[in-house]
Amino acid sequence: MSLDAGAEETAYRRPLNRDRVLRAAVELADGEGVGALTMRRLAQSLGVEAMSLYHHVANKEALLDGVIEVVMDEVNAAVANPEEPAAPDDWRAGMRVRVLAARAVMLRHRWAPGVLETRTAISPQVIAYFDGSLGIMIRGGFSYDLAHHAMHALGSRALGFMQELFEPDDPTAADAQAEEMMPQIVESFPYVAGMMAAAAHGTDGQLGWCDDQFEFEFGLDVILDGLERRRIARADSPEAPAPSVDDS
Amino acid sequence: MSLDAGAEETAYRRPLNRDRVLRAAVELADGEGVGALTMRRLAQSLGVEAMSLYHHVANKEALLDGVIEVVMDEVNAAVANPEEPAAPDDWRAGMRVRVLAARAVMLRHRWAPGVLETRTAISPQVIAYFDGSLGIMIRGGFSYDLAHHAMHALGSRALGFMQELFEPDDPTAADAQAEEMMPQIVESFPYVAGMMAAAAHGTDGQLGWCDDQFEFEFGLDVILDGLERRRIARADSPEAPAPSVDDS
DNA sequence: ACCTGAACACCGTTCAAGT
DNA sequence: ACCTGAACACCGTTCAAGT
Repeated sequence: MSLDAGAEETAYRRPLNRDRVLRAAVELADGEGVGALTMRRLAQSLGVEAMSLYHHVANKEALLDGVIEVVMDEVNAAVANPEEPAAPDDWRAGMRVRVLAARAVMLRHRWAPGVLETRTAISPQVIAYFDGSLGIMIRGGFSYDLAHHAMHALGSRALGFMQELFEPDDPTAADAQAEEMMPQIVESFPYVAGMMAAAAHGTDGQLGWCDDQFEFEFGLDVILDGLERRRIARADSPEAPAPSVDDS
Repeated sequence: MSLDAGAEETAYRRPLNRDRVLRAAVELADGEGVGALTMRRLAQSLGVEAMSLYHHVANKEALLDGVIEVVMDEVNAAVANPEEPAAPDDWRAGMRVRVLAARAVMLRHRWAPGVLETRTAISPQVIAYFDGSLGIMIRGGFSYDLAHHAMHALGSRALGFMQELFEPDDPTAADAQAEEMMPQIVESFPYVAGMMAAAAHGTDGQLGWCDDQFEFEFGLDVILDGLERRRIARADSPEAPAPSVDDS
């Protein structure tokens, strides 16, 4: 009602900056999904016009680069102090806790992997993360060449996620679809039918039997084992410590 | 000029159907990228109005489901007759040729993996592909349980692709970016710097040293090896043939 | 320096209307 | 049964204008 009323909406408001924009963007994506992360809706959540955002990020792509920066900062903080640190020469245990710590962050921002995979430029935060992973392997007796291949072999798993094919957004709808397809599966796809029958023991018999965390760790261990065999086979790092091949 | 002139544009034109729509969509994505695959532009390429498409596909999502069907038909045709068939009990060789055949198709449709990963429902074509993969493993001595885990461990690699983090659309721009970051990398990220230095031998010293095909096969073999060890370790399939552990 | 309103060139999609 | 035109509710972004 007074002159101050209008001022409260502008002068009293904290000024916008890149950091506030990015934090609001992460919050919006966490709360309402990446689909809701539009310039207009983000501006709205900040009580500002869409065009104001362009003073702090160059465009939508730069905004997405920025939210990945925020998430990767979180990942790097999480892996800096693992709950159970591994022995310095036990590269497998070191990689395992590192990857699973990164995974925990990604599970808090389930939209992040999808955005990360659309990034076209590599950020310092991601390089920092990779540097830590490489360090674990090099100190564990890898050649730089093998460590390089190892990072490719791990792929996005190195960052704690795996793009699952056909991740149903509605599990019950997916179950219904599986139910509907069952006759065709039994008739035409014997191995899939057999696998589903075998997997149904102890579960409710529906398709949604996969334990994502178990499958992630299984795949991770398969790769780490395969890499360990190659590390030993090559032995192109003379000062490498004696390998400890006990499965954890 | 005559009455027939107008007729040529409508009556003489082959009628639209789902198949023609999907084929045109694949062609458009191949030629101009998925970004160009909009209802309006697809209609234009068919000489028709955008709204006409809705008589043959329910909506954009159904269109994307459809183009994946087309691509997966191609994959299934490619893996049906591999160039060098493996011995029936050599599951590793069988999976290897299968995956690499699928990969050849994906390389012809580089946009397909990205679309595939956004699908929410699983199609019969994909089930058919997985059934073939499972068959190779089951006949090779896998339990259904292990075969299930194996498919998860392979992930999208089972279909011949791997979502690389930071796939530069413009390699020379990526090199320029790497060049620019080099001082910071050398100062702050010793292992990345070491890896780049080691990798620069024999190459032009730029970042773009990765041989995608080599890295794909390396990662694939790492996983297949790790799976073979688990197949032997479990040995929960009594009639399993004697394992052949020679590295190919 | 920072923010705004109107406008532009795109999307996917609905609806009533044509043949 | 199949196709169309106009319209609606969204996008990201440009530009000239405000303070």
